[in-house]
Amino acid sequence: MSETTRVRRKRGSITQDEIVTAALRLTDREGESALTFARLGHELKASPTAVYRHFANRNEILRALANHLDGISIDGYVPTDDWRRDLEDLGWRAWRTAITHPAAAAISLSLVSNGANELRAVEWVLRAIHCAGVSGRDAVVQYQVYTNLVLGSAGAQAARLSAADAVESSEGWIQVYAPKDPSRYPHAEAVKAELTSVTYEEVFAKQMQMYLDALAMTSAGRSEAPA
Amino acid sequence: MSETTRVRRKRGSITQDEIVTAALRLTDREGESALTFARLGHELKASPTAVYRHFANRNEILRALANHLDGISIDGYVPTDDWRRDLEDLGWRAWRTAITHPAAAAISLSLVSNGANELRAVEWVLRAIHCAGVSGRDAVVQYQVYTNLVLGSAGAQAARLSAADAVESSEGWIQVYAPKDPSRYPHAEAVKAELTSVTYEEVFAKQMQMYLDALAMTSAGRSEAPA
DNA sequence: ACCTGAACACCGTTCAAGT
DNA sequence: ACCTGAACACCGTTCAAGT
Repeated sequence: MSETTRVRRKRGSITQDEIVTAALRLTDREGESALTFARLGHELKASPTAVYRHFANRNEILRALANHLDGISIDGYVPTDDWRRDLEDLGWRAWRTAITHPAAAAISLSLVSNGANELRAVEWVLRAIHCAGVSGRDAVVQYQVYTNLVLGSAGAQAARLSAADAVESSEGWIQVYAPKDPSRYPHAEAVKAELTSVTYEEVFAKQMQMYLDALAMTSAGRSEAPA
Repeated sequence: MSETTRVRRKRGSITQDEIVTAALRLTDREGESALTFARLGHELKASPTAVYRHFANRNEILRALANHLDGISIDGYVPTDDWRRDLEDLGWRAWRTAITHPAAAAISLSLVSNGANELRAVEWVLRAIHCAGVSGRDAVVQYQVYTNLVLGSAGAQAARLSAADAVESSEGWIQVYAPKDPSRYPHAEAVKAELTSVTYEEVFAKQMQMYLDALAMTSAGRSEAPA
């Protein structure tokens, strides 16, 4: 923490890419709440307001961050002939990105970025669905179902991890709705013991398999057999 | 807009319930960003800081709001012998609440409220899953899958509607991806025409049916036949 | 015991002024 | 053309003072 000799940054020295990279570094290190113009400016060694030359507002930064995460997810992905493997692969890529960058994913994953990487991912999902023998209107519906599933699960997991990083969980305050009467909730009670042994990753795996099974049924008889 | 004669509110005249109700009114009327202490205080005809006597912080208000929405969803629900009908019913109840109160749902639905209504909903979902012939560890996993699906879809829809209320852009359906090089995205291009004819409600319906089919398969042979 | 007003340390955003 | 500093209208939260 030495005193920094603040130099004026040359014009054109700040790019959208540099800002997004700084935003990811910031959120990875210090969580969701660290993504402010002030701290972004400090991270870039520039004035907070300089960012406004490159993004219209905070939401545009979030959308660019979403697209950046999409890029991390699909980096190195190559489509194959096996639609089932492809959809599973793409899903786990999103999951891994979400748990690697939970804070960034939590604040940006639910946004439609309209970015190039998102478009690429959309294309690949539609390709896999086409390979599964679903086309036209049904393909659009299946694309949406798949996206809901993957982004919903990965986003929820990111939110959980990000929240766990951030809060100390406020004890000492009135737990208004305590489980006062466990006998009224027999099924919840019966299953209580198993709760700790189930992981969200396992749930995601199961959810993915159920979806892929159902999709295979939808296109039953038409799906091309793997070589 | 006459000048109000501000009277000091009597002690004990503000309750958690009144605050949550005011919060819902506020977000329904003016969107997500309206949920501030200042406007909450104004809505309650009280000082903004009075709310702190009843909630530790803003997040606790959001959790109470989530529980309130849970209450709206399950109001009047009665479990039946038909697990499939029950899970479908509970899912659509959540969906309807989300589209009726999009702003409130968008900011609170992803939170675990730990409230009484949430606990009741959990119990009923577990009950239905039990009726479907799934128990123990598998029941916990299936509960999570179902919750992921319903809250993910309803929450995403709420966020879309809430954002659409706030900004002017975005037509009914999928955002137009910058079509700079359509030939590189043949599957997206091929399916473009169908986009406008598919609604998110239809996607949710499909997703629900796929899940229920898959769950029925999981418990195949063991499910009790409806009378 | 509960409600209020002033104060604090932040926010996103705007804009005239620098270089 | 791009970066900066000051200013504006807000935030959530704290706390001593009222009743």
